[in-house]
Amino acid sequence: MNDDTTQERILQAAGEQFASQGYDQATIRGICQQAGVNLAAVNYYFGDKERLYIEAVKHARRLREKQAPLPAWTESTPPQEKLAQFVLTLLQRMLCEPGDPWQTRLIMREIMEPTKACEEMVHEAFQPFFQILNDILSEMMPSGTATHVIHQWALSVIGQCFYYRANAKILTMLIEEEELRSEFSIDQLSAHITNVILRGLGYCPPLSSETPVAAMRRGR
Amino acid sequence: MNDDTTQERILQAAGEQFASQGYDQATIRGICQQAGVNLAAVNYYFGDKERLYIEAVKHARRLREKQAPLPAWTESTPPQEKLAQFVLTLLQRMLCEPGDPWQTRLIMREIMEPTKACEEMVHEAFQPFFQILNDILSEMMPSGTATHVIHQWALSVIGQCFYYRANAKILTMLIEEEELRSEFSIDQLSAHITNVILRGLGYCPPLSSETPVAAMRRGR
DNA sequence: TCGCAATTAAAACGTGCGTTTAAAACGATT
DNA sequence: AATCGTTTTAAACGCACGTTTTAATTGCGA
Repeated sequence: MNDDTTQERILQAAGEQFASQGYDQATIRGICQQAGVNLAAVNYYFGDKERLYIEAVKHARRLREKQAPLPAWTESTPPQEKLAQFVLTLLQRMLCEPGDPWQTRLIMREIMEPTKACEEMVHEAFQPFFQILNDILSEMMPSGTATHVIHQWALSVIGQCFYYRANAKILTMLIEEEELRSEFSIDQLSAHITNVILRGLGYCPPLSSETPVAAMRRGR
Repeated sequence: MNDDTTQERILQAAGEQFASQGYDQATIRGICQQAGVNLAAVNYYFGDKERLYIEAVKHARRLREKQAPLPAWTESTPPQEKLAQFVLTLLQRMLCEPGDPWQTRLIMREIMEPTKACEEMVHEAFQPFFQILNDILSEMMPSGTATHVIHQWALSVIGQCFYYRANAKILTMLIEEEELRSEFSIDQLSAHITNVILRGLGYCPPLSSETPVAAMRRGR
């Protein structure tokens, strides 16, 4: 609640350092220096480096969730619109625009190399989020569709979004900078990904990825 | 060429250790012990830890590429079939079946957190692979389709495959073990992903993800 | 068999880190 | 003002690691 306690300043500094340097390269000395607190404060408040890391991850996830919440839907919101907004929110959380995406960097590390901090993250955030997506998709598919098919489509949605975050650095080597800047904004990617899924499910907006979903979004 | 020199044994051990422990946690002592060579051999052959790491990454990529090559296509091979086989090969490389996937683990680390070892990997492997996929897709789309649209569809293919590797640990927390075992084999995932793209592009196999592409693959 | 270069071996060095300790400063309560 | 629990401070410890050094061993051509 209080925002300038010693604990909070350590958590903030630790998050940034762990995100940019990784668990091993980030040092307690560096974190404490950035936080402007004494070296022993970490031991005093968190016990050791590992427990500090776990708390920093939780802290990052809470922050991130507040910054890009899902919109509220009514019962009459059509599933296509929900899907489009879901994809947009997911991309916003992952690409963390605007500002420094240190929270997401930390979370990405945890996804690829899960530690003890992972379990809380999955149960508090990923599970419910995944469930919402499954519900949207099952509305759009024939009733009686097998669970694993719905799951596979859901993972197709998440996978496409995830890729742009995880491979951000590689992307700049595969695609020219100018093209990335003009054609790969969050809105454009969101429109394309939604489009792939909609067309795959038999809803058929035109092949060109931009206009239809962007228009749908404007209408919310 | 020779397979049991000191250098080769160090490279092998280094690959496994870097993959399973990460760059920092892997120790030169541990690598040399596993390789059965003296501690100073790393300095003698590779100079320092960083250069050893770079060589280990290159070594891993070369190994992996030989283990799952793309099939040879003739001019009459239909693009749908090429796409299906491309997806299958990509999944095989990423999920590294059968055997211990240490090569892929190493490469994944490098993708998410590129170091100096990355550039070689992108130019020698990712660029050409990405180009092949773009060629296949442009065959399947209206001529004159904008480059960035083709790129986006290509990334949709790669993104879906990538996800299953990068989030393997998380997946086991989102989906029950039994379902994963029976419905998420490489063949089944490959069929689903190919299906999403084919349907998205206007080729329309039925929604159920299994049969059509599996059948197509049997016919090669 | 000698000599020379390439390789392997054992031991030590220096450093940076996580952690601990013990004392000092602070703040509320009486 | 005195006391006592809480928080902050400065300094040190101990250890594991990357790297270096120096010596021993090997392999081979003359």
